[in-house]
Amino acid sequence: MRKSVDEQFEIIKLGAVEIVPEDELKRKLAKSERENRPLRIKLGIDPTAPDIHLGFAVPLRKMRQLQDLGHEVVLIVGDFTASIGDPSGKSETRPMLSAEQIRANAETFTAQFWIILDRSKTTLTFNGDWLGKMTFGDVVTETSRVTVARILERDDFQKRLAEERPIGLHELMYPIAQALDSVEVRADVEIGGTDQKFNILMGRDLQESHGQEAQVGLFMPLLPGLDGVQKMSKSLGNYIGITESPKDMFGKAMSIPDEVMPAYFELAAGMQATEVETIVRGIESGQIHPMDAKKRLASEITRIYHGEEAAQSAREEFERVFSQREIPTEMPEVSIPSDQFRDGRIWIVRLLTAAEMAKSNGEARRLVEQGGVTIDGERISDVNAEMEIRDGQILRAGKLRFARLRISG
RNA sequence: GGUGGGAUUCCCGAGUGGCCAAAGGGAGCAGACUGUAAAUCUGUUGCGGAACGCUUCGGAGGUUCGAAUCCUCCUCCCACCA
Repeated sequence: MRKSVDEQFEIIKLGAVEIVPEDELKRKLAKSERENRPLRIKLGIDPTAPDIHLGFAVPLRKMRQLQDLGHEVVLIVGDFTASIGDPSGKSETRPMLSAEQIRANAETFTAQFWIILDRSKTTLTFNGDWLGKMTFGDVVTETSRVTVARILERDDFQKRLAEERPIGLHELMYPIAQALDSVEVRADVEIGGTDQKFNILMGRDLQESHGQEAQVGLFMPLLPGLDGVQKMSKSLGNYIGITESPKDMFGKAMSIPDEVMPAYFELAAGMQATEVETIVRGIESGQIHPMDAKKRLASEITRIYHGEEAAQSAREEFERVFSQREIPTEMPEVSIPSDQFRDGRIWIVRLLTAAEMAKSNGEARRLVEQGGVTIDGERISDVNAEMEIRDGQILRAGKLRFARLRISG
């Protein structure tokens, strides 16, 4: 049975930072119920990198909630806008991606949507379909609706101006392009991270000047990246991809700083605020060990994307390798060509580069000198060591990199 | 179009003829410690089987015994004026 307007509103509001404006959303919900017409919920994503990460999963999961409430989800893959590059939070112009790159990314992307969203209730669109067909005249008409001062209000642009960094003219077009998407799909609500505020509000302006009802902006919090400081983003590489292996997902989650745990519990694990509160208090009072809390968090995240069993074994594996300092159950095998050997021995530095554990001899030397290299648990500290290797021995560099050695050729 | 400022290693940024493979910070990597791939502390971060050598400071030339540093041209960026 359909939920009441107030119930829906409360569900939608859950976890959101801001709804602009709230009463308009209520009105839209009421109208939707009256007319028995689902709201059109828009979410855009630019395929600038091949993976969807936990940060983007936040608005996606919100989309899913709306879907479950019976609303219509319109996903816009920004194949066109990706070529501009969203200036949001960027202090630099983004390199424009090639068409092939974008297409390739879009493909892996769309496949990943259905991990979270219900495919049967989703409209998938590509904004190149309309933005790419506009004539220069169309563009001039649209840009005439917006003033330069209005665009330059954006804090990213302000900051760049203040820092005397370049701003490409095309970048000023980005908010307009995104806003035109809203016009095109006649969005009732657009979901985005708080960094999308400007773009989404621009959508409201343009819709109105096109004689449409303005969309409501639904802003979700940004998930901090693995560094705990910057937002999780593809370009910063501080992310957990939703298709990563259980082991990596768990491990990466364990590597976040303690301070951002609450944010992860709420945003990445989808835990209720009150429940998070209980954990935070438990940690503060010393009743819950921070590490246990983090293991729980990592398990929960892994479970969402890989299921209970995988989460459990990822946890066991983690404890085996890091808490008990044992070797992992699985590790890559590397084959070392036998022509690398001289008199049955191989120089340790060569072994490391051959196993691709170091990019250069210098790096390999450093690893050895710093005591990070072991073979079958035995530390190798002599840079000049000539090793006699047996098939199946385990080479380890640092805490994380393991390989089983195979001699080939 | 005019005037002035700028481009340095993964990023930021110091360096204005040799003491510069280039300070400092960030980030990464390693070690110690532990509570985890948290935090903290220490070390380390161009390439080469490395005593020594080789390639790097937007690009191309040039001056000099010697250039990131000086000169010429070029490319790109910023500010102000128009």
